[in-house]
Amino acid sequence: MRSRDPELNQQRKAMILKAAAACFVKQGFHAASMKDVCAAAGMSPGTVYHYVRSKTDIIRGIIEQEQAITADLLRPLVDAEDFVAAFHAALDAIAASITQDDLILSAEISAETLRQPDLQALAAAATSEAAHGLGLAIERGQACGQIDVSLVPEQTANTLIALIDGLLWQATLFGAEQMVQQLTSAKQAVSRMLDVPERSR
Amino acid sequence: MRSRDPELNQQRKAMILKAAAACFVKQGFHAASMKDVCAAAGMSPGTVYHYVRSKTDIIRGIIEQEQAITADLLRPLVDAEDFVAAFHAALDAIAASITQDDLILSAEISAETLRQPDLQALAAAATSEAAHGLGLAIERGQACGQIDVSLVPEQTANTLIALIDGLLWQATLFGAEQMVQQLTSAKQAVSRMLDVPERSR
DNA sequence: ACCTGAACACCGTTCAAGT
DNA sequence: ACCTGAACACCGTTCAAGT
Repeated sequence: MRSRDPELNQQRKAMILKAAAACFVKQGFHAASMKDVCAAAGMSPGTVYHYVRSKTDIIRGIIEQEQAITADLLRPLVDAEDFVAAFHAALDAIAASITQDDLILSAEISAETLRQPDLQALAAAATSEAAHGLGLAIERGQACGQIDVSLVPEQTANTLIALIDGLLWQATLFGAEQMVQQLTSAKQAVSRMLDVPERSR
Repeated sequence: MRSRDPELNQQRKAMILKAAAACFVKQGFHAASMKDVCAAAGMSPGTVYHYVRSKTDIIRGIIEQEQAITADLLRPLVDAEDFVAAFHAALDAIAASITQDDLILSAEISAETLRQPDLQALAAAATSEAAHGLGLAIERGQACGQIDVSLVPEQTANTLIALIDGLLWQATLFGAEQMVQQLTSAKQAVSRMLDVPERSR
């Protein structure tokens, strides 16, 4: 496991993750065999297992990659001047950047998350962190008089995250295109949820 | 497959579904082997395959059972006098009746749904139907002057369903207990989303 | 028809052997 | 260290054989 050539190690592992992600999208996590992953990565089983502990370890690597992307999407919200507008923009950014393959892969990962306690802890921690960040942003919005002060920041953040997760699941079921249409209603919902009564006119 | 004794057939199949559900909750759909399911059902592999076409066919049976339960939960909404109050009550009912095992099982099923096109069609149809029913209920609420008329009924219904699905996923991640706490915020969100401005004050 | 359990093709992972 | 591929234990499903 310890490598003498850390660069090669990292490079090979990235190749394996990429090949595996493609296989998982095409066939699903369990239907894709390690033989398939090995073939896609152009390595023998032994070589793959030299860089990766197990099939689950591959999922762990992909989760870590996805978390970085999610963090990037949420970052602008934390120090936005106008939280609601920034949140609308984030929804648009998600809808614009997400592909059907991404949706399938992350659903596949969510499912596997349930089975591996350490993966579940990883996912729960990521969600908690996101909720905490969003909560801070909501507090700021309240301080600015933009968000209704009767809302509990962290719980409201969780509600918003639940909404996003649910929309993504619907996009997975019905296809990524329908999300664009659904977004109008979702944005309206977010505005009405958060805005102070005077502003909501 | 054709049975000479339909009653026995149905009884045995129900036994298999129940035993399988328990195994899937304990170990996950893919980690639970048919050998495990056979042992839990007290039958030999050949016998199980006499009543069930495949491992996936078991999932199909469980989905059909779950859809009946969901329909029961939504029914009161369609002809409720006060939609928002009825929706709050439905959220409470879901939170009260759901167990950690239910959550795990339905997440397990959702994941498998992605892999089998016919299962996905089944799930999509069920969601569409629920959205349609909710949409009608929202239209009625609008006609009564209880729900803001600027909301598009069916899209709003989809948004509400997305919110519920997201909350259930969070409950799966963080445990069923946290949902009770989260519910306060979720209900508040629903009220603010739907209520006409005069009422929301 | 209903049931059994051995048998088949295939899976994730390991490990002796090479370089 | 890095890589190979045969080998191991196990999987979902089938099927000849019993009743």
